[in-house]
Amino acid sequence: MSEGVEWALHSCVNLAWMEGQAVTAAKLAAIYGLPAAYLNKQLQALAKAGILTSTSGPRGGFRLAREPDRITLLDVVTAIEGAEDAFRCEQILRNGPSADPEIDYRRTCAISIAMRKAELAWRRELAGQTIADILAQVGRTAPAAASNVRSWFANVRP
Amino acid sequence: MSEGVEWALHSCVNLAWMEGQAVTAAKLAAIYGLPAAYLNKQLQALAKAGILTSTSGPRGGFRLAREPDRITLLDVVTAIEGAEDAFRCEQILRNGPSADPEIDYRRTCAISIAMRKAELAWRRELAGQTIADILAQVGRTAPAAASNVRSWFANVRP
DNA sequence: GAGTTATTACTCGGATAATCGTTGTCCGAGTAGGATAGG
DNA sequence: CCTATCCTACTCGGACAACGATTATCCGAGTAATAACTC
Repeated sequence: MSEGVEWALHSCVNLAWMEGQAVTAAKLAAIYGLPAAYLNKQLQALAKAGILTSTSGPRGGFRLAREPDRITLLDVVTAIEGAEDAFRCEQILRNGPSADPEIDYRRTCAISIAMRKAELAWRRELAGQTIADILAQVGRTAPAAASNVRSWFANVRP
Repeated sequence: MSEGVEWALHSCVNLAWMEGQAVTAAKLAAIYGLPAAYLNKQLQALAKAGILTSTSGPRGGFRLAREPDRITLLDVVTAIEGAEDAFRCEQILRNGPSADPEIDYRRTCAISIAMRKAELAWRRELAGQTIADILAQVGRTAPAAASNVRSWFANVRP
C-alpha cells in the first residue's frame, strides 16, 4: 500500500484540529519532515475526491470539505489508492480447459468470490471508522496533541 | 497485490484435484498459458512455506504438502505476499511536535491501530476459508471441472 | 481620505525525472529413471 | 535371466534482466492581499 495513505490520514487529522483554517501543503509536510511537493500531490487527490477544499494565493491552503464525522478512513484510502480491489481477478480460467467465453469469472470463480469477501470485510472495517473517531481516540490517549499541533502551526516560520 | 497470488491459488486447487500426484511447474503453467519460469518462482515460495513439496528429476514436480482442508487462503497469500501488513506505519509522529522517542507508535498511534484492525478483519476472513472450501464450492457450481483438469493433465504433451 | 488599479508574493496544479518492487527470463545443480554391460 | 554401473534427460532452484508503478521534484497558471496612485 502506498505510503501516501499514512500521510493523508495524519494530514486530515491535523486539518481537523485547525477547525476550518486553511493550512498550506508546505506546513502540513514540515510538521513531519515530509517532502512538500509530494504531499501536495496526495492532498490534490483528496481534494479531487471531495474530502478537502483547496484555495490558491496568499492565506490559501487546504481545509476539510466536511465535518470529521463524515469522513471515513475508507474515503481517504480510496482517494489515494484508487477504488479497485487489491486482488484483481484476471480471469485466467478463460484460458483453461473448462473455459466458457460467456462467463464472467470475476463473479463466478470461487477464488475470486472468496478473495472479494475478505476485501469487503476490510472495507467494511475502514468504512466504520471516521476521522472523528480518530480525534476522539487521540483525545483520550494524548490530550495535548491537538493544542501542540495548533501552536506549532501558529509559530512555524512562514 | 501481486498477480502471483491468483496463480498460486489456482495451482493449489489443481494440485488438490490431482490427489497427491506430482505435477510439474511447466504443466501447471500451460493449463492457463502462464509463463512457466515465473510460476515456478511462486511455487517455490509455496514450497518454502511448507504448503507444497517439490521433487526433482523425471516424474518430479509439486504436490500438496497436506490435506486441502489444512491449507487456508491466508497461508497461500502470506507465502506469496509476505507476512507484513499492507499498511505499514512509518511512525512519522516521531518527527512531529508531540514526539516521544520512548513510544512505539505502531502500537499507540490511533491511525495505525485503526488500519491494523481492518487488516485483521481481512486476515480473519482469509484464514476462515480453506482450499477444501474452494473445492466444495466448485464441485457445486462446476462439477465437471475436476475431471476436466485431470484428463487435461493426462493428455497434455510432455 | 477613499476608491481604483497595478503589483507582488504566494499557493495550488499538473507536467516531468529517479527510484524501487514486481514481472519475466535464463542457465546450472541435483535427481531419478532407464539403458547397458557384466556375471 | 539378474544385478550393478553408467548415462541421459528431466525438474527444481536460484541468479540475472526488463518493465511499470510508486516516489520525488520542478516550474507555470491563477489568486488574493498589498501597495501605490489618482481624485
